[in-house]
Amino acid sequence: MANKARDLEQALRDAGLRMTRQRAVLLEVLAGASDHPDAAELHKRVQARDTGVSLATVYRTLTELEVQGIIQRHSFDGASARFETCDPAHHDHMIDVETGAVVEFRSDRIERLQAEIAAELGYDIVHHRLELYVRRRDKA
Amino acid sequence: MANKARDLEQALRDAGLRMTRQRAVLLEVLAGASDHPDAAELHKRVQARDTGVSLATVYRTLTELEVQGIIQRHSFDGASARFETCDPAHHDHMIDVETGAVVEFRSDRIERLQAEIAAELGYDIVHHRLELYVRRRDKA
DNA sequence: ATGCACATGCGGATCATTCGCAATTACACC
DNA sequence: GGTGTAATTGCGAATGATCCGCATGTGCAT
Repeated sequence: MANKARDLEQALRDAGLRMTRQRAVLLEVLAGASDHPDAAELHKRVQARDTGVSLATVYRTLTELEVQGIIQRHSFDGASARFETCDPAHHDHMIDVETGAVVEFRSDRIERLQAEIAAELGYDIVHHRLELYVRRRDKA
Repeated sequence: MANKARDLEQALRDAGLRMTRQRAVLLEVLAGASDHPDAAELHKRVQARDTGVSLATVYRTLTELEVQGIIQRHSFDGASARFETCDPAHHDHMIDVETGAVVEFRSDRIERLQAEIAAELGYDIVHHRLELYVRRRDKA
Protein backbone atom coordinates (compact mmCIF):
# COMPACT_ATOMS: atom_id res chain seq x y z
CA MET A 1 0.00 0.00 0.00
CA ALA A 2 2.83 2.30 -1.01
CA ASN A 3 1.42 5.70 -1.90
CA LYS A 4 -2.28 6.14 -1.80
CA ALA A 5 -2.04 9.77 -2.81
CA ARG A 6 -0.31 8.69 -6.02
CA ASP A 7 -3.12 6.29 -6.79
CA LEU A 8 -5.66 9.03 -6.29
CA GLU A 9 -3.70 11.35 -8.56
CA GLN A 10 -3.60 8.71 -11.22
CA ALA A 11 -7.33 8.12 -10.90
CA LEU A 12 -7.92 11.84 -11.20
CA ARG A 13 -5.75 12.05 -14.30
CA ASP A 14 -7.38 9.00 -15.79
CA ALA A 15 -10.68 10.75 -15.35
CA GLY A 16 -9.37 13.49 -17.62
CA LEU A 17 -9.00 16.04 -14.85
CA ARG A 18 -6.00 18.35 -14.51
CA MET A 19 -3.55 18.07 -11.71
CA THR A 20 -3.35 21.34 -9.84
CA ARG A 21 -1.48 22.36 -6.74
CA GLN A 22 -4.70 22.59 -4.74
CA ARG A 23 -5.95 19.23 -5.92
CA ALA A 24 -2.66 17.59 -5.08
CA VAL A 25 -2.88 18.81 -1.51
CA LEU A 26 -6.49 17.73 -1.16
CA LEU A 27 -5.67 14.28 -2.47
CA GLU A 28 -2.83 13.97 0.02
CA VAL A 29 -5.15 14.91 2.83
CA LEU A 30 -7.78 12.48 1.64
CA ALA A 31 -5.20 9.74 1.30
CA GLY A 32 -4.05 10.32 4.83
CA ALA A 33 -7.48 10.53 6.45
CA SER A 34 -8.51 7.41 8.28
CA ASP A 35 -11.63 9.06 9.65
CA HIS A 36 -14.58 10.51 7.74
CA PRO A 37 -13.99 14.29 7.63
CA ASP A 38 -16.46 16.82 6.25
CA ALA A 39 -15.66 19.56 3.75
CA ALA A 40 -14.79 22.16 6.38
CA GLU A 41 -12.45 19.78 8.16
CA LEU A 42 -10.77 18.82 4.90
CA HIS A 43 -10.36 22.48 4.07
CA LYS A 44 -8.73 23.07 7.43
CA ARG A 45 -6.31 20.20 6.92
CA VAL A 46 -5.54 21.39 3.41
CA GLN A 47 -4.87 24.91 4.63
CA ALA A 48 -2.41 23.55 7.14
CA ARG A 49 -0.26 22.52 4.18
CA ASP A 50 -1.09 25.26 1.73
CA THR A 51 -2.98 28.37 2.73
CA GLY A 52 -3.82 29.15 -0.86
CA VAL A 53 -6.72 26.79 -1.32
CA SER A 54 -10.27 28.07 -1.10
CA LEU A 55 -13.21 26.26 0.41
CA ALA A 56 -15.03 26.56 -2.90
CA THR A 57 -12.29 24.62 -4.61
CA VAL A 58 -12.38 21.96 -1.95
CA TYR A 59 -16.10 21.58 -2.56
CA ARG A 60 -15.73 21.61 -6.31
CA THR A 61 -12.99 19.03 -6.24
CA LEU A 62 -14.81 16.81 -3.80
CA THR A 63 -17.88 16.88 -6.01
CA GLU A 64 -15.78 16.09 -9.06
CA LEU A 65 -14.01 13.24 -7.29
CA GLU A 66 -17.32 11.86 -6.19
CA VAL A 67 -18.74 12.00 -9.70
CA GLN A 68 -15.67 10.17 -10.94
CA GLY A 69 -16.16 7.51 -8.30
CA ILE A 70 -12.86 8.27 -6.64
CA ILE A 71 -14.30 9.21 -3.28
CA GLN A 72 -17.62 8.72 -1.52
CA ARG A 73 -19.87 11.28 0.11
CA HIS A 74 -21.91 10.28 3.16
CA SER A 75 -24.62 12.30 4.86
CA PHE A 76 -25.09 10.83 8.29
CA ASP A 77 -28.28 11.89 10.02
CA GLY A 78 -28.72 15.28 8.42
CA ALA A 79 -25.32 16.67 9.40
CA SER A 80 -22.88 18.05 6.84
CA ALA A 81 -21.55 15.56 4.32
CA ARG A 82 -18.49 13.53 5.20
CA PHE A 83 -16.05 12.01 2.76
CA GLU A 84 -13.75 9.06 2.37
CA THR A 85 -11.71 7.58 -0.43
CA CYS A 86 -13.35 4.67 -2.18
CA ASP A 87 -12.08 1.49 -0.70
CA PRO A 88 -11.65 -1.43 -2.99
CA ALA A 89 -14.42 -3.15 -1.08
CA HIS A 90 -17.82 -1.67 -0.39
CA HIS A 91 -18.78 -1.32 3.24
CA ASP A 92 -21.50 0.16 5.38
CA HIS A 93 -21.26 2.25 8.51
CA MET A 94 -21.99 1.87 12.15
CA ILE A 95 -22.07 5.19 14.00
CA ASP A 96 -21.60 5.26 17.75
CA VAL A 97 -24.31 7.70 18.81
CA GLU A 98 -22.36 8.63 21.90
CA THR A 99 -18.91 9.28 20.48
CA GLY A 100 -19.64 9.91 16.81
CA ALA A 101 -17.05 7.29 15.92
CA VAL A 102 -17.62 5.46 12.69
CA VAL A 103 -16.96 1.75 12.30
CA GLU A 104 -17.05 0.18 8.88
CA PHE A 105 -18.53 -3.23 8.28
CA ARG A 106 -19.84 -5.37 5.51
CA SER A 107 -22.27 -8.24 5.17
CA ASP A 108 -22.66 -10.09 1.93
CA ARG A 109 -25.81 -11.70 3.25
CA ILE A 110 -27.43 -8.36 3.79
CA GLU A 111 -26.31 -7.20 0.37
CA ARG A 112 -27.86 -10.27 -1.18
CA LEU A 113 -31.11 -9.82 0.68
CA GLN A 114 -31.30 -6.22 -0.45
CA ALA A 115 -30.93 -7.21 -4.07
CA GLU A 116 -33.60 -9.87 -3.65
CA ILE A 117 -36.06 -7.46 -2.10
CA ALA A 118 -35.53 -4.89 -4.83
CA ALA A 119 -35.84 -7.52 -7.53
CA GLU A 120 -39.12 -8.80 -6.08
CA LEU A 121 -40.56 -5.34 -6.46
CA GLY A 122 -39.21 -4.94 -9.99
CA TYR A 123 -36.25 -2.73 -9.24
CA ASP A 124 -32.51 -2.85 -9.61
CA ILE A 125 -30.40 -1.29 -6.90
CA VAL A 126 -28.39 1.71 -8.01
CA HIS A 127 -26.76 2.10 -4.65
CA HIS A 128 -27.79 1.80 -1.06
CA ARG A 129 -27.15 3.17 2.33
CA LEU A 130 -27.12 1.19 5.50
CA GLU A 131 -26.25 2.90 8.74
CA LEU A 132 -26.51 1.41 12.17
CA TYR A 133 -26.67 3.97 14.94
CA VAL A 134 -25.35 2.09 17.91
CA ARG A 135 -24.31 2.28 21.52
CA ARG A 136 -21.51 0.30 23.08
CA ARG A 137 -23.01 -2.62 24.90
CA ASP A 138 -22.81 -2.26 28.67
CA LYS A 139 -20.06 -4.52 29.83
CA ALA A 140 -22.05 -5.88 32.79
CA MET B 1 -58.36 3.02 10.53
CA ALA B 2 -61.13 5.27 11.78
CA ASN B 3 -59.68 8.72 12.20
CA LYS B 4 -55.96 8.97 12.06
CA ALA B 5 -56.01 12.73 12.47
CA ARG B 6 -57.81 12.29 15.78
CA ASP B 7 -55.13 9.92 16.98
CA LEU B 8 -52.45 12.37 16.06
CA GLU B 9 -54.28 15.15 17.87
CA GLN B 10 -54.52 13.01 20.94
CA ALA B 11 -50.84 12.18 20.78
CA LEU B 12 -50.03 15.86 20.44
CA ARG B 13 -52.18 16.72 23.44
CA ASP B 14 -50.73 13.88 25.45
CA ALA B 15 -47.33 15.36 24.75
CA GLY B 16 -48.49 18.50 26.50
CA LEU B 17 -48.72 20.57 23.33
CA ARG B 18 -51.56 22.94 22.57
CA MET B 19 -54.04 22.32 19.83
CA THR B 20 -54.07 25.24 17.44
CA ARG B 21 -55.86 25.83 14.18
CA GLN B 22 -52.62 25.52 12.21
CA ARG B 23 -51.55 22.36 13.98
CA ALA B 24 -54.93 20.78 13.39
CA VAL B 25 -54.64 21.38 9.67
CA LEU B 26 -51.10 20.05 9.55
CA LEU B 27 -52.12 16.92 11.41
CA GLU B 28 -54.96 16.36 8.97
CA VAL B 29 -52.59 16.70 6.07
CA LEU B 30 -50.09 14.34 7.69
CA ALA B 31 -52.85 11.85 8.45
CA GLY B 32 -53.96 11.92 4.85
CA ALA B 33 -50.53 11.68 3.27
CA SER B 34 -49.68 8.26 1.94
CA ASP B 35 -46.46 9.50 0.39
CA HIS B 36 -43.45 11.09 2.08
CA PRO B 37 -43.81 14.85 1.58
CA ASP B 38 -41.20 17.40 2.55
CA ALA B 39 -41.85 20.55 4.55
CA ALA B 40 -42.55 22.72 1.50
CA GLU B 41 -45.02 20.21 0.11
CA LEU B 42 -46.76 19.89 3.46
CA HIS B 43 -46.96 23.65 3.66
CA LYS B 44 -48.54 23.77 0.22
CA ARG B 45 -51.14 21.17 1.18
CA VAL B 46 -51.84 22.95 4.42
CA GLN B 47 -52.31 26.26 2.62
CA ALA B 48 -54.82 24.63 0.35
CA ARG B 49 -57.03 24.21 3.41
CA ASP B 50 -56.06 27.28 5.35
CA THR B 51 -53.99 30.07 3.87
CA GLY B 52 -53.12 31.40 7.28
CA VAL B 53 -50.35 28.99 8.16
CA SER B 54 -46.75 30.03 7.77
CA LEU B 55 -43.90 27.83 6.65
CA ALA B 56 -42.06 28.59 9.88
CA THR B 57 -44.93 27.12 11.85
CA VAL B 58 -44.95 24.03 9.69
CA TYR B 59 -41.26 23.57 10.42
CA ARG B 60 -41.66 24.24 14.10
CA THR B 61 -44.54 21.84 14.43
CA LEU B 62 -42.84 19.11 12.42
CA THR B 63 -39.78 19.38 14.64
CA GLU B 64 -41.94 19.25 17.74
CA LEU B 65 -43.87 16.24 16.45
CA GLU B 66 -40.63 14.48 15.65
CA VAL B 67 -39.22 15.13 19.11
CA GLN B 68 -42.39 13.72 20.57
CA GLY B 69 -42.04 10.63 18.44
CA ILE B 70 -45.30 11.27 16.62
CA ILE B 71 -43.79 11.55 13.17
CA GLN B 72 -40.52 10.57 11.57
CA ARG B 73 -38.12 12.70 9.60
CA HIS B 74 -36.10 11.13 6.80
CA SER B 75 -33.21 12.76 4.98
CA PHE B 76 -32.77 10.85 1.77
CA ASP B 77 -29.49 11.49 -0.02
CA GLY B 78 -28.95 15.12 0.86
CA ALA B 79 -32.31 16.34 -0.40
CA SER B 80 -34.74 18.19 1.87
CA ALA B 81 -36.16 16.19 4.75
CA ARG B 82 -39.34 14.23 4.18
CA PHE B 83 -41.88 13.24 6.79
CA GLU B 84 -44.34 10.50 7.60
CA THR B 85 -46.46 9.59 10.58
CA CYS B 86 -44.99 6.88 12.74
CA ASP B 87 -46.41 3.60 11.64
CA PRO B 88 -46.92 0.91 14.18
CA ALA B 89 -44.48 -1.28 12.26
CA HIS B 90 -40.96 -0.26 11.42
CA HIS B 91 -40.02 -0.27 7.77
CA ASP B 92 -37.19 0.83 5.53
CA HIS B 93 -37.28 2.76 2.27
CA MET B 94 -36.58 2.19 -1.36
CA ILE B 95 -36.22 5.40 -3.36
CA ASP B 96 -36.68 5.42 -7.12
CA VAL B 97 -33.78 7.60 -8.21
CA GLU B 98 -35.63 8.62 -11.34
CA THR B 99 -39.03 9.57 -9.98
CA GLY B 100 -38.27 10.21 -6.33
CA ALA B 101 -41.07 7.81 -5.41
CA VAL B 102 -40.65 6.04 -2.10
CA VAL B 103 -41.61 2.43 -1.51
CA GLU B 104 -41.66 1.03 1.98
CA PHE B 105 -40.46 -2.46 2.75
CA ARG B 106 -39.31 -4.57 5.61
CA SER B 107 -37.13 -7.61 6.01
CA ASP B 108 -36.89 -9.38 9.32
CA ARG B 109 -33.92 -11.29 8.03
CA ILE B 110 -32.01 -8.10 7.38
CA GLU B 111 -33.01 -6.73 10.76
CA ARG B 112 -31.74 -9.87 12.41
CA LEU B 113 -28.46 -9.75 10.54
CA GLN B 114 -27.97 -6.15 11.54
CA ALA B 115 -28.39 -6.99 15.20
CA GLU B 116 -25.97 -9.88 14.85
CA ILE B 117 -23.32 -7.73 13.24
CA ALA B 118 -23.62 -5.03 15.87
CA ALA B 119 -23.53 -7.60 18.65
CA GLU B 120 -20.38 -9.18 17.25
CA LEU B 121 -18.65 -5.84 17.52
CA GLY B 122 -19.96 -5.24 21.01
CA TYR B 123 -22.73 -2.79 20.19
CA ASP B 124 -26.48 -2.56 20.56
CA ILE B 125 -28.44 -0.89 17.81
CA VAL B 126 -30.16 2.32 18.83
CA HIS B 127 -31.77 2.78 15.45
CA HIS B 128 -30.80 2.22 11.88
CA ARG B 129 -31.32 3.49 8.44
CA LEU B 130 -31.52 1.36 5.35
CA GLU B 131 -32.26 2.99 2.04
CA LEU B 132 -32.13 1.34 -1.33
CA TYR B 133 -31.75 3.77 -4.21
CA VAL B 134 -33.23 1.93 -7.13
CA ARG B 135 -34.22 2.15 -10.75
CA ARG B 136 -37.21 0.37 -12.26
CA ARG B 137 -35.98 -2.71 -14.01
CA ASP B 138 -36.21 -2.43 -17.76
CA LYS B 139 -39.16 -4.51 -18.85
CA ALA B 140 -37.41 -5.92 -21.90
C1' DA C 1 -64.13 35.16 32.23
C1' DT C 2 -58.83 35.85 32.80
C1' DG C 3 -53.95 35.44 32.64
C1' DC C 4 -49.96 33.96 31.02
C1' DA C 5 -47.14 30.58 29.01
C1' DC C 6 -47.08 28.71 24.68
C1' DA C 7 -47.76 29.63 19.51
C1' DT C 8 -47.58 32.16 15.42
C1' DG C 9 -45.96 35.27 11.58
C1' DC C 10 -43.12 37.89 9.90
C1' DG C 11 -38.47 38.94 8.16
C1' DG C 12 -33.93 38.33 8.99
C1' DA C 13 -30.17 34.98 10.25
C1' DT C 14 -27.61 30.57 9.58
C1' DC C 15 -25.32 26.81 7.59
C1' DA C 16 -23.77 24.04 4.04
C1' DT C 17 -23.09 24.22 -0.54
C1' DT C 18 -23.02 26.24 -5.21
C1' DC C 19 -22.42 29.79 -8.83
C1' DG C 20 -20.85 33.81 -11.71
C1' DC C 21 -17.10 35.74 -13.56
C1' DA C 22 -12.73 37.55 -14.26
C1' DA C 23 -7.99 36.15 -13.57
C1' DT C 24 -4.87 31.88 -13.66
C1' DT C 25 -2.76 27.98 -15.19
C1' DA C 26 -2.20 22.96 -16.80
C1' DC C 27 -1.21 20.54 -20.61
C1' DA C 28 -1.41 19.36 -25.61
C1' DC C 29 1.01 20.84 -29.62
C1' DC C 30 4.65 23.03 -32.06
C1' DG D 1 10.87 26.26 -24.32
C1' DG D 2 6.87 29.10 -26.31
C1' DT D 3 1.60 29.39 -27.18
C1' DG D 4 -3.38 28.85 -27.12
C1' DT D 5 -7.26 27.25 -25.15
C1' DA D 6 -10.12 25.13 -22.12
C1' DA D 7 -10.12 23.71 -17.43
C1' DT D 8 -9.48 25.69 -12.73
C1' DT D 9 -9.41 28.88 -9.10
C1' DG D 10 -10.78 32.58 -5.78
C1' DC D 11 -13.45 35.67 -4.54
C1' DG D 12 -17.98 37.08 -3.00
C1' DA D 13 -22.59 36.83 -3.92
C1' DA D 14 -26.62 33.55 -4.52
C1' DT D 15 -29.01 29.47 -3.03
C1' DG D 16 -32.07 26.51 -0.43
C1' DA D 17 -33.38 24.46 3.62
C1' DT D 18 -34.18 25.45 8.11
C1' DC D 19 -34.17 28.15 12.31
C1' DC D 20 -34.46 32.45 15.31
C1' DG D 21 -36.02 36.94 17.50
C1' DC D 22 -39.47 39.38 18.80
C1' DA D 23 -43.83 41.56 19.00
C1' DT D 24 -48.62 40.01 18.67
C1' DG D 25 -52.17 36.54 19.25
C1' DT D 26 -54.53 32.67 21.67
C1' DG D 27 -55.15 27.89 23.95
C1' DC D 28 -56.52 26.21 28.15
C1' DA D 29 -56.15 25.56 33.34
C1' DT D 30 -58.35 27.95 37.00
